[in-house]
Amino acid sequence: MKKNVKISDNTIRRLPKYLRKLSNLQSDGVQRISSFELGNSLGNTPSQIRQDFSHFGNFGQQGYGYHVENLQESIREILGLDQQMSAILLGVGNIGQALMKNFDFTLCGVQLQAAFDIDPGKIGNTVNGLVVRDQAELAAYLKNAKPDLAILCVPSDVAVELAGKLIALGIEAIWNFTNTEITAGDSEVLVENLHFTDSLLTLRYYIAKRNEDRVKKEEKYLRSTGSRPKRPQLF
Amino acid sequence: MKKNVKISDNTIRRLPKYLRKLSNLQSDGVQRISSFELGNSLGNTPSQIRQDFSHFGNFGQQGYGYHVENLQESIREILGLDQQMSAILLGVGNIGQALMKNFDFTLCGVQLQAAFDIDPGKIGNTVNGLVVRDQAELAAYLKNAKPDLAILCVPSDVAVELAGKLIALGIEAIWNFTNTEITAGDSEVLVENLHFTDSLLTLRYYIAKRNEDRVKKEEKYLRSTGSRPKRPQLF
DNA sequence: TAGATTGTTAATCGATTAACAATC
DNA sequence: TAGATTGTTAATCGATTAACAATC
Repeated sequence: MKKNVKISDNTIRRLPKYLRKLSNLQSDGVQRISSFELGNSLGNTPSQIRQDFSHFGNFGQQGYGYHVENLQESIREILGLDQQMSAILLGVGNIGQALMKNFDFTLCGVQLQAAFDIDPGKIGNTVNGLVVRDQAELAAYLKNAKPDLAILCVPSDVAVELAGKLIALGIEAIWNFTNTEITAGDSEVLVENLHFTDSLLTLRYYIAKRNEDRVKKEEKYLRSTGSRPKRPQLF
Repeated sequence: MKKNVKISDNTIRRLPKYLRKLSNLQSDGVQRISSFELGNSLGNTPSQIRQDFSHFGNFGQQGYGYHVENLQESIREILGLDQQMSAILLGVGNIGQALMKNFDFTLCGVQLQAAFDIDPGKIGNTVNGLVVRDQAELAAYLKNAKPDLAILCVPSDVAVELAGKLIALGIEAIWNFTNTEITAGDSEVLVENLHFTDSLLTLRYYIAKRNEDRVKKEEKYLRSTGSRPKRPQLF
């Protein structure tokens, strides 16, 4: 185990992926796995996997590999999943409701404490067992409860303002679903942005690029043979 | 402009962020910006920004910087936003509905063509102007329409199976919202996974780590001075 | 014991940053 | 013209991969 070496964000972001895979393996009754097999099934090199783990401890055994259940438990510990965290949700629109109704907070060790909105038509409604509160009560609420994180699901145009208010009220971590970049400035507040748009635009780029490459390839073929290549007829 | 150099995924994933910022700048009436200013406001170095752009062309002007509107237009072109793409959505649950009702597909140059579900209670319903179709008609539908991408919003346990079916039916790009990893195998199919869980677990890790660091810091302080440090009273 | 596979150190590769000539 | 800032090349830094001794 390496000490005093900064662990890269890349490594941290691979941990949930490992955990997901290990959980599936365990469900399938697999008891042991080597870094070679794990890497193979996830598209990582065995070296990378062993490097990643080595930052946190010695979880494997020479000649054997890793015990799936134990390794899973270790990663859960690294991610802090042995501790429960609490959260509040701001903005009970579609995405907010989708999270409240569908997202498995328990799986992530998070307890959703409260949800807020400013729409009188929503305030007082119950969504998945949680009564929607008036956002005007936010400051009063935070005087008593100290949630570990705030989930931001409000419309983009009010996101920055509300984030600032939340930080001023003592919130120290924000999970941001709005299409607006939230930054912590020079504070210790942690922000995780989940930009749907960025994700889709990235995918679009690669689609457009693949299509271009195909056209180029076809043109090249056409120039050299004088006929178009046959395409498999899938549709 | 560099030619024949593979452009890294890191660079591609920064482009939407740049675009977002430029769009905001334009709204604010800003006409020109230097790589220095742009980097400053986004947390990137000027070098990185110039490097990123240099893969695609010469968008700036010495002594001036970048024309906000032109640069925005150039990035939109790089991302292929000048072409329209079409999509279908699978699974009209909460997250599916949230996307249909709230997500700005137009902004991303995507037209949502159709939505499918298997629930008879949902089939035939209209969501944001789109009639929910029976998933049983999927194959027939894809015989005529050839959407550029499929948006996967079905429950985790059927995600892999449906993804396989979509690929068999000729779908070549998948935007995956399920908590299950979708892989393209060795096909040319492009998959963009948007794992809410991974994002939250990453945030959780950093929260837990910060809390730990604070405890350590406080203990160190306690050992050296014999008294606890004063904490700002925010709540 | 022999084979397998770890954890770690060293080598390589790639991405970021720095520097600077070109030029608006 | 002088100052500013690009685009690009070179230097640095960090992350990934390879190699291998340790050991189960």
